[in-house]
Amino acid sequence: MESRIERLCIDRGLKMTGQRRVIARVLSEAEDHPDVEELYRRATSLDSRISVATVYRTVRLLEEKGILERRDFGGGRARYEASEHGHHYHLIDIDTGKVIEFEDEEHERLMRQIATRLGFDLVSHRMELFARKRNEDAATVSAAGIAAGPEPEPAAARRFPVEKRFGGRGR
Amino acid sequence: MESRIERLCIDRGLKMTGQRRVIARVLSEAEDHPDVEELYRRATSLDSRISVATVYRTVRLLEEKGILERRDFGGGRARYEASEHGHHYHLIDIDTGKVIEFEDEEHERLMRQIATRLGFDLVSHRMELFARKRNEDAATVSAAGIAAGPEPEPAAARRFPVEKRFGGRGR
DNA sequence: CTATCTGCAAATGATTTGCCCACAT
DNA sequence: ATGTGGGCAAATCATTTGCAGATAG
Repeated sequence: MESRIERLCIDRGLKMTGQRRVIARVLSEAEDHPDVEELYRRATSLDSRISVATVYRTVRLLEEKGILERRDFGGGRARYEASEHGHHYHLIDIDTGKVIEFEDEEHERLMRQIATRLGFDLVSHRMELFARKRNEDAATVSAAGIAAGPEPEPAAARRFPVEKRFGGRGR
Repeated sequence: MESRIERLCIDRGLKMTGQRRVIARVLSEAEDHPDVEELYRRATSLDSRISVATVYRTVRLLEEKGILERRDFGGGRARYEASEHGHHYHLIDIDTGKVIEFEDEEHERLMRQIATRLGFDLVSHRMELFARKRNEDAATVSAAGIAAGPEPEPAAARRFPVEKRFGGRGR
């Protein structure tokens, strides 16, 4: 009943309102990297008395509290994931928008070493790989975006192949 | 008289207008990673008959042509740099917004290897280090943002220490 | 009870675009 | 000449915020 993230919120002394509880639950159950729009969709499907503004406010609050981590996978909107999924990196399939996580022990050490060499203390770092599934069958050239497998990633994915380009802030 | 980037534009058959020539020159002479606002400032100081819209259009065009590369250093606006500065990475001083470039031969190979292991072909990748200058004297705790050294990076830098937070698209 | 939250709508800021005129080729 | 580029202002989009009412502790 009490989601993992709700627990974290309570521990940090956050006032738990109905909408926060729902959002916390949605975040706790998320296995992907939803953007605000998607979080809003999932949250309202559980309790319609939630507005996007609240999702934005909550997501920001949780990020400041270190419970959530904001990601930028190039789709134009921020994506979120619970902090305690451990340190890992992301590889984004540029044809489907699907995100794959992977670890690499060597990296953090290497980056820290580089920062040190430059006279700095590493505070945080970011690394994303944009790649395309290796030619498996043969027919996948322009058909890729159409028949891609399951789509764990929400809306944003659909805009990936086409590389949306208009209004608002781009890319 | 003919800037390095103007040359590239001509080679790719782009129609060279007065404003493009100026923007190309500004880009060719840039030693930092200016955002559109800064490019606009520099361009208009050479020829006032240029609008921001044109800078945006040009910068996007050059990016599509592979002449420019767009960067995101977390300031909320895109930063640009000529492609042919060779492959390198960036370390952003989170107190001053200053950007330091560094190389790391090992990285690309390592990333490509990871992508391959996951069944993908690496198309592009991104990596940024956010760090803080290692404690030199002692007095640098909250005074940092005030007395930072030279500021090769434009406007955006000033908003870094405070971690701007309002309106528009944030962070 | 009171500080904090929420919904709603309006505001923001970066970036794009429609329209019509100017210009490079 | 003619398709392409530019200025200006309006449009977009993700995100934030002011305000008045709701609510947790």
